[in-house]
Amino acid sequence: MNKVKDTTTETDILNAAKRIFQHKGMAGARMQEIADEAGINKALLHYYFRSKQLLFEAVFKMAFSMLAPQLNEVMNADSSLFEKIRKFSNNYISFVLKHPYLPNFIIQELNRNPEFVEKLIAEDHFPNIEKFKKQVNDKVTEGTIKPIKPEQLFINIMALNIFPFIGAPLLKGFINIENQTYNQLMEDRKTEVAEFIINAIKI
Amino acid sequence: MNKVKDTTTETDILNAAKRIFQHKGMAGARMQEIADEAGINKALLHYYFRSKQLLFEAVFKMAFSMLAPQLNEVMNADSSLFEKIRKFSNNYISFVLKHPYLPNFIIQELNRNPEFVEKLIAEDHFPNIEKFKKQVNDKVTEGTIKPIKPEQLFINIMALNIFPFIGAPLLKGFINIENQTYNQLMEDRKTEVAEFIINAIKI
DNA sequence: GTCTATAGCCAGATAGAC
DNA sequence: GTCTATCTGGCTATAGAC
Repeated sequence: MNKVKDTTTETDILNAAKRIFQHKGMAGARMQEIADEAGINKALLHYYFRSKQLLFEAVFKMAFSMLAPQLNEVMNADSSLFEKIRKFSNNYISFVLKHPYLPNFIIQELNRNPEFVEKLIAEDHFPNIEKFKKQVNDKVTEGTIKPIKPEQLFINIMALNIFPFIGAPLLKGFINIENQTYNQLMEDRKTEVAEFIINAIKI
Repeated sequence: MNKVKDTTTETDILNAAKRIFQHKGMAGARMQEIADEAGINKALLHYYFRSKQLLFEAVFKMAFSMLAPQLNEVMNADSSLFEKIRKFSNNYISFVLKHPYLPNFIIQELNRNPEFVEKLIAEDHFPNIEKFKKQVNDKVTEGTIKPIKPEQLFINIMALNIFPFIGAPLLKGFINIENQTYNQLMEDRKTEVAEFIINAIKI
């Protein structure tokens, strides 16, 4: 019972900042807007986080730490290669349907500040895909799947799962459909993406 | 011989603005930086384009018009479905290897200003994928490829070709490789992406 | 911890000379 | 068309009262 209030304002700020930063990016976001969203004033933002830069970094780390462990868990599980692909696609798409702006935010800010990647790699739970790579190489050697570099397969899995959300506005334009129909396509992808990948590599 | 000089300054500005906007985005770019890059001063930027917003829109349209026609040509060609997939992947990746920041720029700004999509659709050479959709549906009906919605196949093609460039910083971190090695992977994808897709759908 | 008020800077835009 | 100088507004950050 010793932390009923405590850091509730800090949490409010972080959540508000997350919403604003995800929509506008670091450069486009305004401290005033974040303050309004959090129901406080600008001065308090600086009281808690000192500067826009530091607030941004806190938000970015929080966002990244929501996504990275999932990847890590699935990739390092003991399950078979096909199960991993199925599980990752299903988990990831389900998660992103609830947080549609997260992937774009992360990718975007990593493109603007490539040095962030170094910092992330140094962190504890940064995803490691060695186990996955070994599994793919083993199956190729066995002749159980078609020859493919593990790196390429990994890129393909990420691309098929992540891009439909990042590229949503463009894709909706090309396909010429509304939000609801598009969401249904994403819903379907929870299972279809994995089957597409598995069809591509199975003998 | 009647336009030796003419609009050369305008072109210089557009090219400079393209470089800066692509790296920093609309919100992060500075008119001063664009002026420096173009070798002129701020006032001249406003003389030619009136405002940052108008300059940005000019750059955006230019960027989009470099990519869209390619998509259109390939998708509406008379070639077979598999040929289309091969040709698009090869063309697109070759092109983007020369302009690595273009896709990210477009996707990013469309996410920030979704209303841009409406404007683009109204333009002359906005890509149309009806022919592609019909081709896919026909082949599914014939039983020549596995059942798949044309929209899903289209999304997959786009994802596998575009995402590796947009997500490059993140992917490099995950895979733990340097730029040169990554570029080699992209080089290989010129042919491998299409084969991956074709393997996924062929009977 | 939370607020109001304001300092101080920087960026977009314009005026006006050449 | 191109420049220098300047206006004006908006934004981050801080001072200081409560």
